[in-house]
Amino acid sequence: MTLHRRISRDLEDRIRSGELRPGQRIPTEHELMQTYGCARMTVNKALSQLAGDGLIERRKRAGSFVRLPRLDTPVLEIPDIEVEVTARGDRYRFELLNAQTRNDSDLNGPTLSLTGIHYAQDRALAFEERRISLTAVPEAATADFTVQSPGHWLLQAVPWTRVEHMVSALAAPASIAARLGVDKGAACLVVERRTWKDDAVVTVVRQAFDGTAYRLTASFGRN
Amino acid sequence: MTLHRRISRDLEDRIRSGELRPGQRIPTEHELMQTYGCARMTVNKALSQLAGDGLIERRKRAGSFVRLPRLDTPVLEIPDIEVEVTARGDRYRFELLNAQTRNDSDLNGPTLSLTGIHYAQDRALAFEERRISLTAVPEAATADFTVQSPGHWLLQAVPWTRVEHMVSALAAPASIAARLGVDKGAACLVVERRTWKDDAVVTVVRQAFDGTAYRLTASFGRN
DNA sequence: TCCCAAATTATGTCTAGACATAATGGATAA
DNA sequence: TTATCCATTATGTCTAGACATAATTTGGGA
Repeated sequence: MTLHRRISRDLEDRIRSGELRPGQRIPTEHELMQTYGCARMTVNKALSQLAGDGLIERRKRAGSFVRLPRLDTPVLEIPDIEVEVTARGDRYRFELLNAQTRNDSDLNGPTLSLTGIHYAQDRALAFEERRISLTAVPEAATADFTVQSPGHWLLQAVPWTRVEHMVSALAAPASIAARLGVDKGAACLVVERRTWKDDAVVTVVRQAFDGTAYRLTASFGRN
Repeated sequence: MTLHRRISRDLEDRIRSGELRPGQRIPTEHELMQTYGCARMTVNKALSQLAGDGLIERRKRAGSFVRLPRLDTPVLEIPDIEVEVTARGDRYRFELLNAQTRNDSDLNGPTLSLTGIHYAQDRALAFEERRISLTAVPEAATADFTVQSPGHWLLQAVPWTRVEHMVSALAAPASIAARLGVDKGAACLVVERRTWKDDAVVTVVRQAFDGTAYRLTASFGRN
């Protein structure tokens, strides 16, 4: 591994682990070149890399700062329903229907299995089935998901490294229609998402949205 | 504008304009440092930037080459239905239902308005309504969309710089249901996409997919 | 003729400087 | 007290070298 790569990896790890928190200042180029005993250009390359990836923000005279969890990047990266609902000024609530731990071959190991409903202004927005690997996130066993939604909690608690989405449309079966308070056969937008940290699956979630009330957006390219 | 930025912009323009074609070799660092009269590190920074953005590929001893249109990046960038269908070994066909030119305030200027159906193995997969700005893409007026789908043609013909997606679910109204050969009220996955080249909208498209036959995928993060 | 070794070439990384730029914060003047 | 100027500081860009690395080409020997 090259030196500038090692520097940026070290910093990325410290950011993802939470040691360096959003908004916090990271060491200056001069401090880092002393820490690693290298030239400034090498440190500069590492920091430019992190800035390009959106992990840090660089401000002249002020220093380099850990960026807030990217909200301006493609929404499809990880939609946080709680944040989205409250951002548009609506009242948010998550209702936990069921929680149990069991073994899951898919996440190979003990798994917390949850179902629940996301409400916006007391109207059901999405029905969620989620599995969380207790191997990858042991803290999940003691978290209280009646207070905050599992998705919101996970985003704050776990530094993920990879996400995979599948988006499809589904005619609501009776079980989901009842949960969402829509007619049986109504169009639902279904998002299935797997989230990894390094090589371990952290969580697998399937969310069915009321098709008339929700849509995903994503944009790519500069500007 | 800084020098390394200017170098990478110049090269990006030559790639997007088609002067430098995929697979073709671009000037070496030494040639570029002579062209721009600067140090190698400056050229190197520009080329590293382009490589990071996936526009070129760098091979030791061989040189730097224009990359093929990104197929390994998030699928959601721009799904080319024709490529997707043929990639899984199915027979693809596009049926042009209607084509007319008119003025469109949304794309401010003369616009080619198209509707058509994408078939996979002679089964309707998607109903498409598309508008193409003839200001941005005058060649579209003479293209033959009974031979290839407009989406496929545009991807090859126009160097886009920005895309915006909206994905939603819809219960098929009679007009769409008939086109797709599904029941009225069946769940459809609707993708609306706006594509820009610089500040000009190139095309706006709305595609309704048979929800049982299609889904979008996207992945983010390393590896 | 075929295979291996050496020379060549282009990129990859790094250094130790330089000057530029922007923002901050304190000192000075109105 | 308030406004303005200036020094400080951290990043931004650039240079002219250096050695490393990987892959191709070439030349020679079996």
